[in-house]
Amino acid sequence: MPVSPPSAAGVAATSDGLRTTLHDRGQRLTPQRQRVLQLFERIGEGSHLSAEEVHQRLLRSEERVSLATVYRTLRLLSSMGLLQELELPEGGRRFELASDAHRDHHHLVCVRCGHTEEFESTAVLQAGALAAGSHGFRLLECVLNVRALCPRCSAAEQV
Amino acid sequence: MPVSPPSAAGVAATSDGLRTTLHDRGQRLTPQRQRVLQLFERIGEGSHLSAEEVHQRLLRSEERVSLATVYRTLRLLSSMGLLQELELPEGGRRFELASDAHRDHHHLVCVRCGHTEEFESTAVLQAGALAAGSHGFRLLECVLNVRALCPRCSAAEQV
DNA sequence: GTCGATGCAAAGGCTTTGCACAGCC
DNA sequence: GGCTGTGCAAAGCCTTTGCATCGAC
Repeated sequence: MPVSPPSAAGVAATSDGLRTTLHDRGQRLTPQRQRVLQLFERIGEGSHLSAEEVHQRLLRSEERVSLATVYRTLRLLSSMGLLQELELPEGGRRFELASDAHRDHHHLVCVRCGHTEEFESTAVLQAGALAAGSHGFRLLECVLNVRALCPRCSAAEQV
Repeated sequence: MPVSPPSAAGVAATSDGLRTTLHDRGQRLTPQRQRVLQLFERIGEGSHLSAEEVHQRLLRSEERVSLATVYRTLRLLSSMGLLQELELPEGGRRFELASDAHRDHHHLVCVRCGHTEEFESTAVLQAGALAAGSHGFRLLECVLNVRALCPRCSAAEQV
């Protein structure tokens, strides 16, 4: 079974929970860290942002955070399990809100235009758990990336 | 060293096949391109190399290819379907020999030490095909990444 | 001989880091 | 008040690109 960081997301997402979680690590709750996390909460679970996009969006909402701090914060929140990094090489490193519902999500990516659909599949999770178990690994996360052509690009490819 | 199976990769992997495939695209067979592809054939299917590693290995075997050309060649061979890029964010971009046996392979990665096991699962492939079909996508490839802790690192984490 | 490919070095993204200052606890 | 975090700018990867030359066909 997956090692459930005991609903780290749900707990720490509140300012108090985040503060506590940080203090346990000898770290501090700063406005910048709150802004980054709140941005991800605001846009919802399915959205994938790059560091640059986080920076831009915070600028637009007049919550300036330097790009360096955005990078530092993304790394921090990921290491705390509040955010998770996507595994799509197309388009660079991206982050999304980690939640139990999205811990084991799957992506259907168009390799031509980059359009992404998300889906879930218990069959995949079972297969992942099985593989981990049979090698003695402790499962953390299970991500299926289906590389494909979306309907529009599929039509355009017909040569 | 393993003999290539009769597949798309297997055909083009021979010098003649590669030459023909290149000529169809108005491109040329050069010693550099042969060296890169032969390196991947030499090390076998399961091995993942970064551009820098390809460059270093070719240097060691006295088959000098400039790093820029290594990058260009990796991109070319990938676009031809002879190599494929891995999707593991840990450790940067890596390439491996593409073959039918490995087209839809899955990785079990230890997030702590980087140790990787490969496995296959028809259940995963079916789930991927199902997801692609239900969204009208044309499936290209299906890669499951299971992030986990290997037995050794799992034990070490208990501390 | 042509035109694509190579090597080199320089430029380009993206990400991290050193340092002085700010501000959380 | 001490010590962590921030902002800025500089430095560091990794990768791509411009250009003169080379060489496959």
